[in-house]
Amino acid sequence: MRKTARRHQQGEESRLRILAATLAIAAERGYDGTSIALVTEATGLPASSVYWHFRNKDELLAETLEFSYRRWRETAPTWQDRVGIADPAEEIRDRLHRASRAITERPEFWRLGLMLGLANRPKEPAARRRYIEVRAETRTAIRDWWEQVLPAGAAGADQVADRLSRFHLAVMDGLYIGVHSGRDWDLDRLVDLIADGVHAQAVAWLADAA
Amino acid sequence: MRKTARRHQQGEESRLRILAATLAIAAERGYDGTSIALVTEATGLPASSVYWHFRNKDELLAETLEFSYRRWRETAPTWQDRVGIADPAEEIRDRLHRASRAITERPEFWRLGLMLGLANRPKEPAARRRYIEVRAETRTAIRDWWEQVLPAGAAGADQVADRLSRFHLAVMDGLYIGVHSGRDWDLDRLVDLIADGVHAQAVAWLADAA
DNA sequence: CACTGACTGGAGCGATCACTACAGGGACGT
DNA sequence: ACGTCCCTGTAGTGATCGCTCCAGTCAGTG
Repeated sequence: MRKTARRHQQGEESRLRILAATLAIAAERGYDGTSIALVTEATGLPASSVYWHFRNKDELLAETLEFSYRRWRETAPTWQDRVGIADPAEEIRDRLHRASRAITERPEFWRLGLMLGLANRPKEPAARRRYIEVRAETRTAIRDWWEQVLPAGAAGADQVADRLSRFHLAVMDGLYIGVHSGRDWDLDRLVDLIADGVHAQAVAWLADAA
Repeated sequence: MRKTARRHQQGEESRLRILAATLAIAAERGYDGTSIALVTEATGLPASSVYWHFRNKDELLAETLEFSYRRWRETAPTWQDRVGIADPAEEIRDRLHRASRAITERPEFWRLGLMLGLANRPKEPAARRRYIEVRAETRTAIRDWWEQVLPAGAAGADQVADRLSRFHLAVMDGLYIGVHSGRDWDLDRLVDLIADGVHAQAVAWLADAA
């Protein structure tokens, strides 16, 4: 395994190995807990290779975040295409079930994101900035989806959709931490409950806006 | 300000200064982001003083967590004494409102706790272990409270109370992250909604157990 | 077969990390 | 007056941090 199978011109593979290893480490230990030494140890590649592929640690972690985000999106629902469900309550339930599945099946992105988002040093790392961007991007997608789900032409629908998207994200945060802090969760029923709660909130806010 | 007002025999005050400074730093930057140098800079005390009061960094952060927990409990509801509210739904709402107030008024404990809980290195720091204990302690208190709120003698009430306490905690986690990632929150109404959701879940689980 | 350009290997840089040794300094009891 | 004990100040320790330098290796190109 040492230096036998490693041939030349396989930079792309090395790059991926580095990203995957960094993701595994950073999703466990956070930004500061991730050291280049740990990455080189996990990949077998020397530090110089890491720095050939990435400018510095900050960029490595920013790209690692993007990498995990891309992988997460493969599992997560794309908010663009709606399933043809007539009943809004049902559609919301479907969405949240898919989201909860993505969180449980590919937890690294959400986990890393939470840690990057929580830690707040004075000079902000690019990785955290990138996460905030990605999160905002996701929220926009969720908001657009909500605007489609809400009855067309309702008064103040855009503002309601905005609030709902925020709430929606917070629910997923709570869901992640809850699910990953104990087994006994009955996740599907919980998601049903939450979905109905979100739906109720949507109705209430819409009534408010009118 | 330098060495003028600092008299002798004021070890206890120094200790508190160190704890407060460490809390402020650690709640912003997490375990690894907190360095002794930052603490000495913030307090004006040398490193040797820090190490006179605390055995090492790990113990410093463990005690800082306890310190913040104690301060948090001053604001948070004590789960022991119930207000004399007859309607369970109303009582749950009251509880969650108090909890959300504690989270918004003294966010350091919850914030630090989330970071300690998320970061997961192989050799576990005492601070994280201490947090897990404190969290378990809180959950036990919440569970006991639920057992009082649930109709006495209901079948499987203890198991339902256990699940509800877990859910309850997850809600508070999501609430924290949600509240601290944006302004436009209409917190009180949100808490009402969530409380009703929790209540609905309690009823459903109780029906299940029967 | 020489050359190029993409990568690797190893050695080592200064800075910062957690932590320590030790010499005081000042409020006390005696 | 003197010693004791609590705490501070200075000046370090070795280890690890992120990062760099640069020679060496090997596939592809002409």
